[in-house]
Amino acid sequence: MTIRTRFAPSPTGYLHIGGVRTALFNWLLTRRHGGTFVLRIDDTDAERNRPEALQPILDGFHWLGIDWDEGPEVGGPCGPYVQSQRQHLYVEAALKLIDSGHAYPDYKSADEISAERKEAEKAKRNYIYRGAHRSTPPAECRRLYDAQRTVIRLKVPEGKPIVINDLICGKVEVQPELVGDSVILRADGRALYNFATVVDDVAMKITHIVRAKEHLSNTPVQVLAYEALNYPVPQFAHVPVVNAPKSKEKLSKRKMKQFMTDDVVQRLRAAHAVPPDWTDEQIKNSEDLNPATVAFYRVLGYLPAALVNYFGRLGWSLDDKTEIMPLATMIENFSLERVNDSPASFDPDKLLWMAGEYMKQLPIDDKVAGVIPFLRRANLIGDEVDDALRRKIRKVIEACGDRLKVYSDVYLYASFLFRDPEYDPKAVKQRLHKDGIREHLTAFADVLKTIEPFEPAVLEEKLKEYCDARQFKLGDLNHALRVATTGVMVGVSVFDGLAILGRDETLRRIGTALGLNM
RNA sequence: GCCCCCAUCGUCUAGUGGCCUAGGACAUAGCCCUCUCAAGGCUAAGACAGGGGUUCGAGUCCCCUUGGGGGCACCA
Repeated sequence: MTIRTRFAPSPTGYLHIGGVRTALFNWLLTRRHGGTFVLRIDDTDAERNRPEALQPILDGFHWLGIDWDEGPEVGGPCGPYVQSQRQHLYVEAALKLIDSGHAYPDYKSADEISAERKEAEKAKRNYIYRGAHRSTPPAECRRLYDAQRTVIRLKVPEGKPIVINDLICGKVEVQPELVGDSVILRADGRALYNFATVVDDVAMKITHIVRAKEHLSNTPVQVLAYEALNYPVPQFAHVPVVNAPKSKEKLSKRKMKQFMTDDVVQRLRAAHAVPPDWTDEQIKNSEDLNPATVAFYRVLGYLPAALVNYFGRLGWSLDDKTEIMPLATMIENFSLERVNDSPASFDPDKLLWMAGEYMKQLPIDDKVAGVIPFLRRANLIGDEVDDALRRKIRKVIEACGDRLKVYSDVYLYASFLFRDPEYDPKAVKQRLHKDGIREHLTAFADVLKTIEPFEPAVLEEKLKEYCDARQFKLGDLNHALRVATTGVMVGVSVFDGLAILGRDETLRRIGTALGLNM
C-alpha cells in the first residue's frame, strides 16, 4: 500500500513554525515510503480567509524545499485542493448522513445553546448537546430540512466507546456520552472543519493523518464521521505541539516578541524587509515577519537546509548523538515511532548555531551568490555585479569566515567595506582617544604608504615591526586602526579589512578619523 | 467543572528491566588560542517531579499524587 498524507493549512498570510514542523513530518514520512504528499487549503472559515494570504505559505514551502505531489500550483486527480471550492461535496455528504440516519437538522438557535452552555458551566455541570430531532426518522428529517434549511448535526451513537489507535499516542478511548452532537453543516451550507476535513480526507484517499496534538480532542467526532459515512478510518498520528522557547506553552507570535531585539530590528531595516517609515514598535509587532514565522528567518538569511534540519530534530531524533544530518539521511530514517510523546520547545539559539554549521559547510561560490541579494537590498551594492565586484565580495566572504552564520551577519561585519564608516561615538572614545594613539596612527599611516604588496600578511608584519620598534602595544594601535577605518569595534580581521579597502581608501579613512571631533 | 494527553540537565534529546557512577547537543561558566567579534580546543556545573507497588534488579512496567499542556464552538 502506498501512503498518502496531507498538510492542510488555513491561509493566514504567513507560514507558522509549528505548522512547518508538522508539514515536515508529513513530508518526511511520505518521502521515506515513496508516497504522495497532498497540500490542501483549509479555508472553510471565510472570516479568516484572505485571498492574498495563500502565497506566503506556498513561498515558504518552496523556499524550504518541501514540495507537494498534489495541491495548489500542481493540481492532481483529487482536486480542487481548496476547501472553499468543495462546498457542494460537504452538502452532499451531509444529506447522505441525514438519509442514512446518522445526522439530523437542528433548529435550536446558537444563542439559546450558548445560554444553556453558560448556565451549565455556572452550575459546574458538563454540557453535552443533543438536538431535538436525533430520534426523528430519516425521511422526516429530510422533509424538515428541505422545507427549512438549518444546521445539520452529527448523531453520536451511544453505547460503545470511540477508539483511536494513534501511531504516536497509542490507544485512546472516549466515552460517547462525553461527545456532543456537533454541527457539521451550517444553515448556509458551509461545512465545519471537523466535517470538511473528513470528507476531503476520504475523497483524497488520505491514509495517514499526521497533525498537531491539539487535534486529538477533535478526533473522536471525526472518527464517528468516517464511520457514519461508512469509510475506513485512516491512521492517525498526533504530534506534540511546538512550545515557545523555555516555555511549556504553545508557540505563538506574542510569545516570540522578546526575540525581536534591537539588533534584529536593525537587520530588518538594513535589508529593507519592512517599510522604511515604520517605527521600531511597528516592526516588533509585525504579523508576518515574526520569529514564529518562516519568513522571518528567510529575510535574516538563515539557510533553508538548516531550518529543515532543526525542525526535523525538534520532537524527533535519529539516535543519541546526531544533530546535523543531510536531508537524505533524515528521509531514509524518519519514523513516527521515534517522534517524542511530549511537547518540544523551540530554541532560537540552537537554530542559530545550526544555521552557522550549515553556513560553514556551504561552498564559497554559493555563499557569494547567496549574500549578493542581501547586499543589494541594503543598497551596499547596485544591481550590476561585474567581475571585479564579485571578486571583492568573495574576499569579503572569505574575510568573514565562520563569523557569517546567516547572511544578514554581513551587515554586522562587513558593511564598512561597501560604504563610508559610520563612526560610533563610543568606539571612537574608547579606541581613538587613548594616549599616543593620534601620533602613532599618523606615523603608521606613513608606513602604510610604502607597504608593498598591500596584503593582509604584509600589513600584519609591518604593524608588528612598527609596534616592536617603538615598544607600543600592538593591540592598541590595531584597535585604533579598526575604528578609524570601520567606525565600529567589531568586524573582520583588521588586516583583511584594510587589504580589501585598498591603500588609498585606508589612508583616506584614517585621515577622516584623525580629523574627527568626537 | 468535565475529558484527553504529557513528565530525563535551563532547552533539544539518548534510554524499550541489568550495557546508567544516566550519554550527546545547544545555552551557561572558566581556561587556552587571539587584533575586536566569531570560530576552534580543553574543562566545569547541570536532570530521571514526588510517593507507593511489581521485580533478584526500575529512568525504563503498574497505581496514586503533583505539575504542565490541549480540548470541551454554527474556529481551524
